[in-house]
Amino acid sequence: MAADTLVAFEPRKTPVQARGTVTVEAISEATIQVLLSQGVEHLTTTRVADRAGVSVGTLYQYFPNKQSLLFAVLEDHLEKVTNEVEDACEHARHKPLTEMIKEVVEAFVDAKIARADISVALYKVAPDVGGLALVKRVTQRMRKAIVRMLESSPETKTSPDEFAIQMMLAAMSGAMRSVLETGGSPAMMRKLREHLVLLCRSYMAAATAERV
Amino acid sequence: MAADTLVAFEPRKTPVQARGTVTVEAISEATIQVLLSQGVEHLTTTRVADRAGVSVGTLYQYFPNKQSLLFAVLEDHLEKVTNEVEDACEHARHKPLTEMIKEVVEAFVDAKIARADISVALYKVAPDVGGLALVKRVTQRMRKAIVRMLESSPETKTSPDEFAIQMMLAAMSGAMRSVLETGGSPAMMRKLREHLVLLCRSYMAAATAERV
Amino acid sequence: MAADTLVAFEPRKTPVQARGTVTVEAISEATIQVLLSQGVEHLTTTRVADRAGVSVGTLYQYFPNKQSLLFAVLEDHLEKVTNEVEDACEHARHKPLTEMIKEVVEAFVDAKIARADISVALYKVAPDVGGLALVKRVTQRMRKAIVRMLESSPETKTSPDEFAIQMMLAAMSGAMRSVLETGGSPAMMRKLREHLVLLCRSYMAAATAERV
Amino acid sequence: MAADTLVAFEPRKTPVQARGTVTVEAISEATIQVLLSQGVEHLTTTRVADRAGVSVGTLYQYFPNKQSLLFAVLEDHLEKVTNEVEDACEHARHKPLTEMIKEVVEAFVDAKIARADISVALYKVAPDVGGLALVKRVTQRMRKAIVRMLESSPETKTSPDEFAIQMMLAAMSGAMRSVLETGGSPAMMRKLREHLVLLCRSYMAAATAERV
DNA sequence: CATGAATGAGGTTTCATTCAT
DNA sequence: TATGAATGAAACCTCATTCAT
Repeated sequence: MAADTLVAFEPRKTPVQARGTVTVEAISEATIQVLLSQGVEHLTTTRVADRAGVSVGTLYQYFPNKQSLLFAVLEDHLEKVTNEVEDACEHARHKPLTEMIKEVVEAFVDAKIARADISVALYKVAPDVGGLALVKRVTQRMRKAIVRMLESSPETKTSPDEFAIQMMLAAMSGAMRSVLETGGSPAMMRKLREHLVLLCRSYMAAATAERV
Repeated sequence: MAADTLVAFEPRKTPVQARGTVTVEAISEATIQVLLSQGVEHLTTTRVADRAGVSVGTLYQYFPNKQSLLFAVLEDHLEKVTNEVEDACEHARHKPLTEMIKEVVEAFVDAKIARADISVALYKVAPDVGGLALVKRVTQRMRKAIVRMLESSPETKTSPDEFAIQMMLAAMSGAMRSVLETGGSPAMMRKLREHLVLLCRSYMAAATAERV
Repeated sequence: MAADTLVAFEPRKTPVQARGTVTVEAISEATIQVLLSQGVEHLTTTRVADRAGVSVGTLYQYFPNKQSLLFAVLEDHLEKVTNEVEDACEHARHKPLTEMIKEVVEAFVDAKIARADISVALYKVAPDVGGLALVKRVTQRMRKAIVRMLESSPETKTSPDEFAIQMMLAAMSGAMRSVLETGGSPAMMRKLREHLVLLCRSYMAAATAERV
Repeated sequence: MAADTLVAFEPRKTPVQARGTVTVEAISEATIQVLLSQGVEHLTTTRVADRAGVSVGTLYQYFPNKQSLLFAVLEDHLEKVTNEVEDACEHARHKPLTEMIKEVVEAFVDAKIARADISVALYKVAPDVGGLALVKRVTQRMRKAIVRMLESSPETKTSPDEFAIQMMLAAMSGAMRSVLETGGSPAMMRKLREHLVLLCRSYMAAATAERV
C-alpha cells in the first residue's frame, strides 16, 4: 500500500537530455521558493512554473501532478536529514553509549535547524501528499542505522529494543516539530538541542533497564 | 499577533447566544462527521450544512467562514484533552513524583486514544486553521497545571523547570501523533502508554538533576 | 449497463424554486444555440453559461458535467421525434397496412426535417455522450409502438416480425441521416420522404412473405 | 468546397514519396492500434508516435496535423470497402437482377463485418475529420459501379434510377452502422446480411416499378 | 531527417460566500 | 431568521504543434 501510494508521485519522465535535467532542477527549486515565500495555500502549478522560468506544460512533463511536485521536495528534505543521521550513526560506532546518543540527536537537530524554514513549510505539506508513507520509510532507515550503531557498543549485552528506538525517534521528531513550528529563538534552539540529548539518553537508559 | 489570528475564527455570535444552540451544536457535530467520513479535502460548507440538516446560509449565520468551523472543532478537541490533563494534575497533587507523571501522561494518552480518529483528522486540519496559536494556548495551560502539581510535591525543593515541562509536552504530543498517524494496534497503544510514562519520568528526573 | 451509463448524465438537482426551472430552461436552450452557431468543437461550458446569461457555477448546479448538458439536449430531441412516431402509430391503428407504414415513415421524416439543423448537430454529439444507450431506448419504444399498430391490422395473421421492424427503423434512420448530413435540398427531402415510404413498405411486405 | 475540405488533410508528401514508406505505414498502423485500444478520446499524436516507434516530430513530418492522420485511416477503410463493392459489381455483371443485388449487398456487409471494430471506431472519428466529403466520394463511386452493373442486365429496359441507388446505399450503410454500433452477435450479423439483401431487392424492384 | 523538450492557450470543474426572497 | 440559487475567481491539467539540437 505504501509503495502503491508512492508510485503515483513518481516523476513522469526521466530527462535524457541535459536540458531536461536542468529543467527538473529548476522546477524543484522553484517549488521550494514558492513554498517558502507564499505558503502551500498559494502554491499553484502555474506559479511554480513561472518562478522556474518554464511553462506549465513543461512542469507537467516531469511531474504527473501537483502533489508529485511537493512530494519530491518533501522526499528530498527527508532524505537529506536521514542521510545525516545515518552518517552520524556510522561515525559513532564503537563509542560509549552516551556519546552515541549525543551524536545522533545532534545530527538530527542540526539537520533540521539548518533547514528550519523548509521544515516548517513541509509539515503543512506532508499530509496532502502521502507524506506518511515517506516518513515511515525514513523512520525505518534511521531505526536500522541506530540499531547497527548500538550493536557496535561493547556496553550492550542484549539486542537493542526496536520499539524504544521508534519511540525515541517519534519523541525527538515531535519535540523538534513543536519547537520549529513555534518559531523558537536561536537560544531556544540551543537549549532544545541539549535537552533532546538528555531526553533520549535518559529514556534509552530507562527503556533498556526496564527490559531486564 | 496570536490573538489577532484567533479573533478571525471565532463564532459570530457571542457564546452566550450561540454556544449550546441546537443549530450550532448540530453544525459542529456535522463538521466532525464529515471530517471523519470524507476527510478534510472533501469537507465543504455545503456538505456540512446538509449533514447538519440546515442550509448553507444558516451555517454562515453562526460561523463567519469555513475556517472558523474547523477551528471550533479543533478548539473543542484540544479543550477536552487539556481538561483531562488538568484534572489529572489536580488529582495527583501531593502524590509522589513518579505517580504524578504517570497520572498526567496516562490522562493525556487515554484522552487522545479515546478520540483517535478525530485526532488524526485534526492533525491535517490544524495548519490551515491557525491551530498553532491554539496549541500554544493549551500547552501553556497544561504547563501551568503541571507546574502547580509539581509544586505540591514534598520531594521538590526548587521550582520546576518550565522549559523541561514544555519539552516533555512536546515529546509526548509528538510521539503520540506519530503513533496515531501510523495507525498503531491496540497492543501498540498499550506499549506506547507505558513507554511514554517511562520517557517522561526519566526525562524529568534527568532534567531536574541536571539543573543542580 | 445502459441504465448505468445513463445515470451519470442525469441532472444534478431538480430545481424546487421557480427561478431554478427558468435557469435550467435557459441553459438547455443556450446549449442548442451554441451547438448550432459554433458547433460541438467550440461548445464550452463557459460559452453556454454566457449565452444563457448565468455563471458557470449555476450551470454546474444543474448539470454535473458538460456531457450531461449535451445528453439532455440529445434526449430531448430523440424524445420529441419518438413521441411523434408513437402518435402516428396510435393514429394509424386499424388502417390498411400500406397506410400504416406511410403514416409512420412520414411522421418520422417530418419530425426529423422539422429539426434538421439540430439533428445534424446532434449526430456529432451522440457518440461522446453515451448516445448509443439513448438510441437503443427510443428504438425500443418505436418498435413496440409499431408492433402494437401492426397487431391492430385485420390483414396481419401472424405476429409482426420484430427483427424486420428493427431493420426497417435502422434503414430509415440511416438513410435519413445520410441525407440530412449531405444537406439535401427541399426537393431532395420530398423525394426522400416518398422513397422511404416505398422502401419500408416493400421491405415489410417482403419480410413478411419470407417468414411463411 | 468539398475539394477544399479535403486538401487540408492530405499527407504532406506526395503519395509517390510517402505512401508505402515504412514510417508512414507504421504511423498509420499505430493510429489504428491506438484507436482500437484506447478510443478516439485518448488518441494523441504523441501516443501514436510512441506506438509507431518514432518521435512526434517525425509524425509531423508526414502528417501535417492530427486530423490528417485520422483522415488517412478513414480514407483507407472506406477505400477498401468501396473496392470490394466495386469488384462485386464487376463480377455480377450480366447476371440476373436479384443475383446482382445479392452480390453487392453481401460484398458490402462482409467487408464491414470483417472490419467491424475499426468501423465502429471510425464512425466516431468521421465527423471531426471531414469524413462527410469522403463518404460522398465513395458513395459516388459505388453508385457508378452499381449503375454500370445494372446496365449490363438484360432485364433492365430503362436506365437505372440514380436516386434510388443512392437511397439504397444510404439505407444499407445506415442499417449496417446501427447494428455494428449496437454490437450485434454473429447470429444477428447473419440475419442482417439476409435481410439487407431482401430490403435492397424489394426496394429496387419497387422503385423501378414506381417509375413507370 | 529525426528527436523530444518546450510551449501555452484553453477547457472543465469546484466551492466559499452572498443576498434576494 | 432561514433558505438555497447564484456567483465567479481560480485551480489543475491536456495536448497539438514547433523548433533547436
